[in-house]
Amino acid sequence: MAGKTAGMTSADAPESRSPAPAAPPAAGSDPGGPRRVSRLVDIAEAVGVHVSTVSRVLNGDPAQSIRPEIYERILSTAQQQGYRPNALARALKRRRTGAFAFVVPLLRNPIWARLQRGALQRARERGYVVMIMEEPTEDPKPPGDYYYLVEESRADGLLLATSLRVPEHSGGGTGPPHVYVNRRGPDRGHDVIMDEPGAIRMFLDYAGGLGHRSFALLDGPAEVDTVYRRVGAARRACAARGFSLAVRHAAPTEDGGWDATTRMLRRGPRPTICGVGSLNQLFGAMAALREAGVEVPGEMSLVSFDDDECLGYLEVPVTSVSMPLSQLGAAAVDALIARIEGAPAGDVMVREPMSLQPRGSVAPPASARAAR
Amino acid sequence: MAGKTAGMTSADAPESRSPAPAAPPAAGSDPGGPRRVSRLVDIAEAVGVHVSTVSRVLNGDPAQSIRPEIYERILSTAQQQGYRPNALARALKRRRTGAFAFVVPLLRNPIWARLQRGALQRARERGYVVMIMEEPTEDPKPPGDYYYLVEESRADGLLLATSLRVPEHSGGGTGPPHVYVNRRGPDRGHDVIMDEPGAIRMFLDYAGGLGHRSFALLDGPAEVDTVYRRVGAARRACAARGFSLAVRHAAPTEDGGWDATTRMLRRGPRPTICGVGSLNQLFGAMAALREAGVEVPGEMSLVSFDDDECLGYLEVPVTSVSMPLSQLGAAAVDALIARIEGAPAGDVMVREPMSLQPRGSVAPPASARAAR
DNA sequence: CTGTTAGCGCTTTCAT
DNA sequence: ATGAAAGCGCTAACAG
Repeated sequence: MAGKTAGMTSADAPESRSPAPAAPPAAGSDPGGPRRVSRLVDIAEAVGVHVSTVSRVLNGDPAQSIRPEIYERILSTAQQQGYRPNALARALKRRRTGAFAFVVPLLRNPIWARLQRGALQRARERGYVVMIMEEPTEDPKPPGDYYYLVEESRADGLLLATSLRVPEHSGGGTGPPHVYVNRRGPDRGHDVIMDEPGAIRMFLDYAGGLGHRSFALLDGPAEVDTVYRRVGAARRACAARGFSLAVRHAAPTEDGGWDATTRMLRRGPRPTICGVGSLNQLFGAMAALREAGVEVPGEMSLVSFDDDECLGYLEVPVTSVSMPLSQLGAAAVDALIARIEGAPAGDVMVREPMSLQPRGSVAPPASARAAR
Repeated sequence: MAGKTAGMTSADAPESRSPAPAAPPAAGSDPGGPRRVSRLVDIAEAVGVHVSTVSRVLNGDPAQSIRPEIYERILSTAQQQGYRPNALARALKRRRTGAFAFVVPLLRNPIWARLQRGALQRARERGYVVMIMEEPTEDPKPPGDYYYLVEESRADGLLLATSLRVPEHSGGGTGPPHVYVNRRGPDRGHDVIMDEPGAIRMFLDYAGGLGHRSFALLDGPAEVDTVYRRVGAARRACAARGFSLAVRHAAPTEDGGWDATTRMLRRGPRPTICGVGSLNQLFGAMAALREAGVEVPGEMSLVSFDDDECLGYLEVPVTSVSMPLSQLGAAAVDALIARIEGAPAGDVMVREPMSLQPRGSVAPPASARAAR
């Protein structure tokens, strides 16, 4: 393989950790084969009891008391031998792995990291581990394509953040325990989502209060459920308030944002404020406005529906709606565990905490300023 | 839990997927218990052969040929029953799980996503799955804290991107199969890293060619190995070329970048060009320069050592050094598999493809422009 | 209180 | 060419 070199020369790594002279004796690969880990039977043998006794003690079986002396000996022997329960054997017997798989789309958007964090943390609290599986390509596979993870006993349940609103994603039947995270799946009662309509209302109320009446919403593809809900909510809310709304769907990338914004500026009456669905699109949108000589927020206000620390450091700091992402991740884990424990299906909506972060990218529209 | 609501009202989700009327009969939770997955013995029974025969056929055992008729029957029955091998039982028997754990730090930096992607893909090609484990806190735990994943048979090996250059991370002994990714670990012969000195040289050559002689390097904490290597290489290379160099370490965040830049502007002779170690710091640095009224690139040129699509869309597009991140991830997987297969230990350096992406944030220094 | 027994689902000699 | 048997390491009745 080109570009890879085994064995660096000292010129490559001259800032070595220690003054180590030529080849130290203890260097090189593992000594004498893989040191086998201690098993239950090893402890049993050492202590002179049966393995089931050891199992009971180590699992804190509350049934009856064990002779304290034995109890102590088992515990200390286990400790001393560095005993680790074999998760495979245990899972095989118990018929549960204690693991979830979290399937996330192949996107640069930082919201996934925050979502993951919330899920990881809650799972740990509840005694599960989460293995994150990233989609191998940009275009998500249907939910059923991940059922194998449970069917092969690699996980007890699925956290799916990849479902799309397309026909190919709808088959599949009931499937193993799963919830959809930040998306609504094809089957009912498994959705854990945030209050997108609420976010839209927060945006409209804030901007409306400043005098804006002509809105744009630049967002991802309509097949993405969050986008679909934001757009639907915006359409209804704008209609109800008598605001005009232009919706533009584009790829969730810098380039997509640039393109859509450029096209928007060429057409029809220019809105006074634009909501942007993703951080990457936002960068593109700002570049397009700059290039077109449209001042932000003077001629066009901007609001991001992704919150990120970097927004506060941009030339024009960008106002955003901050969503409860880690709470969503945690709620998804809770919902999945409930499903596994046999609770009836039911959708979950995480509403709080949600807030609008005013920064510098929103100003009253020119008309409102002139009227003063 | 506040902010969470089970059972959305139709007002919450009025844009329902289908015109579905009131409660369809097939809705709700799983019907009649978890449909048990087909096992080897189910197939054996159906076909009328022994399970070992089925196992051999399904594993494509090359030993002898099986009677074609049986062979076909087994295959089709397996297919029809939707047979899935139980990964637990298989792993227990084979003494290998076919899984790796990739431990990544809790950072917003997009490089981890790209690294992951490379590793995920290569692992898949080589028949492994990768479970990503994110550190629960900002401050990484020592490598030994993750050995349990192998000791408990949850994974066959570890990809560690969390080692720091601090005494607490050095203990541990040999440990299970593992490699350090984008970091050098405390134990020799397990490092898979990129050519940071090469990146530094690329930066210095480019800037030096434009006439810069006074450099700054703004980077993360010195305990991070990549930072340590970049700084060391920069010191040596600048000394060799007679360039001046000011190094500033700061938290790898927007705020860290802002702070360090602000302090740099207050002190001593101002460098004409600054390299920045992470994207987040870069945002902070640009904000600080803007606030101080220092023009980029007029009064200060800027180069990022993180490459990201958004750099091309900033007000001043930022020149960057693009590193082979996904190649690094793939190489780490290869190295880990080699280790597991008993290959001797040895460090790996991924050198290509590496390139400098010229955008708008570098110009010749004022002195060079005046001299013309 | 603790030992015996019987597997979880699969692979893998060893016979036949 | 296929079946029998023996476990991987652990848990969970059920006996004693």
